[in-house]
Amino acid sequence: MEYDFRNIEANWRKKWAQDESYKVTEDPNKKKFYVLDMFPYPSGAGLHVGHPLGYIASDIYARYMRHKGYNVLHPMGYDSFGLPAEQYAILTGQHPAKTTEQNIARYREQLDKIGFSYDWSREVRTSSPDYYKWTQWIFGLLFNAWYDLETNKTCPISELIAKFEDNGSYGVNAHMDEEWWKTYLLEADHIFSAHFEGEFTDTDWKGMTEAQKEALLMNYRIAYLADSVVNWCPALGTVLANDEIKDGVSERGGHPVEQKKMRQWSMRISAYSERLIADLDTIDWPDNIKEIQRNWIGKSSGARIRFQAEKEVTIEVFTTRPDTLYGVSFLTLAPEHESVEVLTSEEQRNAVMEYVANSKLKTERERMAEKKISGVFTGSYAMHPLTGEQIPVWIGDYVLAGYGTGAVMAVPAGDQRDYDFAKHFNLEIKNIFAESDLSEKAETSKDALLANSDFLNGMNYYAAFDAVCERLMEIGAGEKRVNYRLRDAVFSRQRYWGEPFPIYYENGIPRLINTEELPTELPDVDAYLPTESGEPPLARATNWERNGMPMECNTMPGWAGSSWYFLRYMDPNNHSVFASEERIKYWGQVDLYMGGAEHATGHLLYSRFWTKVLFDLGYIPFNEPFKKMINQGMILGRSSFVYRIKDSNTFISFERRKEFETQRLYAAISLVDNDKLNIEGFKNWLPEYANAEFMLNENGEYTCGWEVEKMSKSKYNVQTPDELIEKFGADTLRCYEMFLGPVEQSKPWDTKGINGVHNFLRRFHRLFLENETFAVSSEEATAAEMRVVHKTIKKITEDLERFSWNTVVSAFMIATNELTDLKCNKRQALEPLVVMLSPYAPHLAEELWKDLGHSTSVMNESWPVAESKYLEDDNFEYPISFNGKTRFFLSLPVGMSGADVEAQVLAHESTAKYLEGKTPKKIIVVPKRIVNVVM
RNA sequence: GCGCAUGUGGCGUAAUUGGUAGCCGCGCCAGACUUAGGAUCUGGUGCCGCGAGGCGUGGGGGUUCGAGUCCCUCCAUGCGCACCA
Repeated sequence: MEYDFRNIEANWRKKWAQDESYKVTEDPNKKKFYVLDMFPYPSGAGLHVGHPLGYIASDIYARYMRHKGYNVLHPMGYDSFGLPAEQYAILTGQHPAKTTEQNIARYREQLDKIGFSYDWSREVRTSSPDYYKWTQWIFGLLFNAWYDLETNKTCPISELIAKFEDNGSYGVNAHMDEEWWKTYLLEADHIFSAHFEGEFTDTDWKGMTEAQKEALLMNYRIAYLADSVVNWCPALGTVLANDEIKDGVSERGGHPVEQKKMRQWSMRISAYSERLIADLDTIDWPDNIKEIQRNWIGKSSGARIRFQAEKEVTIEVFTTRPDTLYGVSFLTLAPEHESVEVLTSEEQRNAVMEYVANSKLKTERERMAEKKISGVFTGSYAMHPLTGEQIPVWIGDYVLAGYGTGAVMAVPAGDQRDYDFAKHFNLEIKNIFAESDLSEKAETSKDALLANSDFLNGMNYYAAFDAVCERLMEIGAGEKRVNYRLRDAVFSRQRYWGEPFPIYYENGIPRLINTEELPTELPDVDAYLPTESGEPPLARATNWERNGMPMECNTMPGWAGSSWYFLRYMDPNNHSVFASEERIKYWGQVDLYMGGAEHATGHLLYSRFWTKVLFDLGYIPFNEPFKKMINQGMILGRSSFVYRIKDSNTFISFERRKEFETQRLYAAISLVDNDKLNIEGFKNWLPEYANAEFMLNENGEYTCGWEVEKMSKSKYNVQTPDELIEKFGADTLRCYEMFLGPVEQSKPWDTKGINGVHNFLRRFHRLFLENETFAVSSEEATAAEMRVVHKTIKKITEDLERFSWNTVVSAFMIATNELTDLKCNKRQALEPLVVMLSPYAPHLAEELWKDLGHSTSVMNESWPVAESKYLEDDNFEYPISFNGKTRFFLSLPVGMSGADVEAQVLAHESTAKYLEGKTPKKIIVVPKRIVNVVM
């Protein structure tokens, strides 16, 4: 009976489902292992062959760990809130829940066919009210929390209120905007004096109204509502977080993004910057992801320095090079800087106003694209804190309002941008370096020695840094300071298909809905668009209120639900807590997380952030979610092209395309085999090609051109797993995807090689056959056969331990080839191979295991152990090299001493020939490796 | 511009610590079987050379008895950040 994969796979799929073979339960007597895939957004297009690459790899590892005796948690679910379903709803009026439901059904069908060992009883969907109830609950935790810089921990807001009651803001060291009172006035009747600088007493606090207290607390909450400058995307009708923007346009759809001041919910992730960087050292993630996160968080150490300007204005700057302080020749403010208005002199007023207005008009992207140097003098001066010199204050849009203090001290000698600015406006360039030529460019080396810098003369950056900071501290003009690029994350989206906030407004004060009343379910609306007045879609709901008080109309962003889903899998049906304490304790961190690198600055950062919050508040016993992560590469498509002669319906073969002026058009890859076009199929493909004519190559064929690019519907290059499973089976697909190369690597999809892998499974199957029927021998396997088996056990085990999925397939092939050559059909030799094959080809392995007479599933068998007695060999075939070049081989006993090996080599007849009459200078003998004769 | 990663046959790749470069598969060539095959089986296949042999892991240099692997430098490709002071 030939390898009948269709029947085999269908039968086992059914049996696994019936028996709930992959259900796992917590078992304190067994060691746990948690293998997780990044759950997918269920799009309408379904899965293509690229999606399952990581799923297959993690499934193999999960099955392997199960064979090793671990209790393996390997769940799957859906990140089911999202834009496409909403956009489809806008077009068709169909409720996104329905579209989502259909897409999930399709995904499930496709996933099931591949033979994954998911415990589907633990499925989660972020859009299900049972799930988002707990997303809302976590939002509540964040709302009711603040960040204590004393203990470096997230703490309940009640503790902060107690501190205020007790001693006002004195002794409170919280992460917040340090100058919150400047931008966030406490409503109408200001209770503090004009000189208020952020500190208040318990009497002040007690004297505040409810609204004032709440407004003040907003500056401390981790989830907070504030007027902030956000990235507004008019085309999508919503705000976007920084990580949702690539190259100045929206990641989804590529629409322009503008800066807009809006009252929005935000997450105080910036409080966690240092921990998010430091804890990277405690997790086993790919270096490039860690590096991306480090860059994104953007830590830089420097100093804050204050310059006293005219009109009682103090300009504070942030610099990473305080050592160059003596080289300051001007200050530059961002156009949005708060002091621009007051510092502008009468003579300069028009010029400044024009410049500031112009900057405002430009989008971020335009500012970026514009390489032109621009700026304007304010007409004011500030005093150098050490020299007392008067320094001109300029405005320039190369200074960003959102970073540091929005003001810089310009040192043309030590910074290229300042240098360019100075050259352009003919400002002074003070040379503060002993040996640097500043005629062409600035000196940016930290090793350059300082000059013309008073007490810093002769020092380099490292020495001068501390010296100057110390001096600034003494005179109160500045101090050391660490700055981060990471901004707080906007958490509001003006969309329908997302989690509603558990928030209503009582006289404008945001109030949290009690846990007992959750979930706050999405209301029905008549359309999924913003209202006429520009309010989010939820504003359309007729009874979107609580006891007559209005509900929050924004919804949460896509990353809310995915920031904690790995915890819900542990206890998905719990109605009283997000996951029980015992279960969280049992399953702990994700041991292996598999997914794409594209989430480096989004999901992977946000889930780390939420994990730290939950850890600080005592809900989970670990502060990093994913212990080890592997990023699978992208599988690219290989698009095919036909060449239509301009203004005709005639297509010319690839080889001859240059004879005419042609237009390159996509041809569906299903119509192309080995770059040859199926002409009849092509004519029937699209109506416009029905009457197409063809100019063929010399072999009478039509050759297509090709290119490797991302798989996409519009490129007609999408390869779905379904058709390959139909043709070759899921086991072949699984093995083939692994065989393609290292999982981390991106590679073009190439269907050609799949035959070879399919063949391997057939040949493996054939080992168990005699005259087309199942037949294995009970005889003892020979030494040679056992050697093959144990060599393979060793190789495969080692490869899986180091996550080298591709080389395992190779090792299976070698074993199959060798056992075929040996005509081995011994049970003793074949059984361990079936066990080892089962993670890769679970259906075939189950079938063979059953045929071998077992009544239990192969997946519970323990992993075979390589026994060294089968691997040892008496002799080693030494490569004998002369000056590093291998010349011949010599088989010598393994235990032979180096001196004896040397003697044997010298005595060998071929040695004289390769010595060419010379005397060996030295002979290197590496036991069981190599002999090298040095001449 | 800064940071990170990757460069090995016609192609995908292999070579845990420096120790026989090219395993396994695709493709290609030859043969067998077959009415036929995009089936199956057998053999061959880095490049140059009839051969002996020489040359070969992006280029150049170095360390070493020995380098795909370590160091320096340059180049190419991909990814991330990008006026971040």
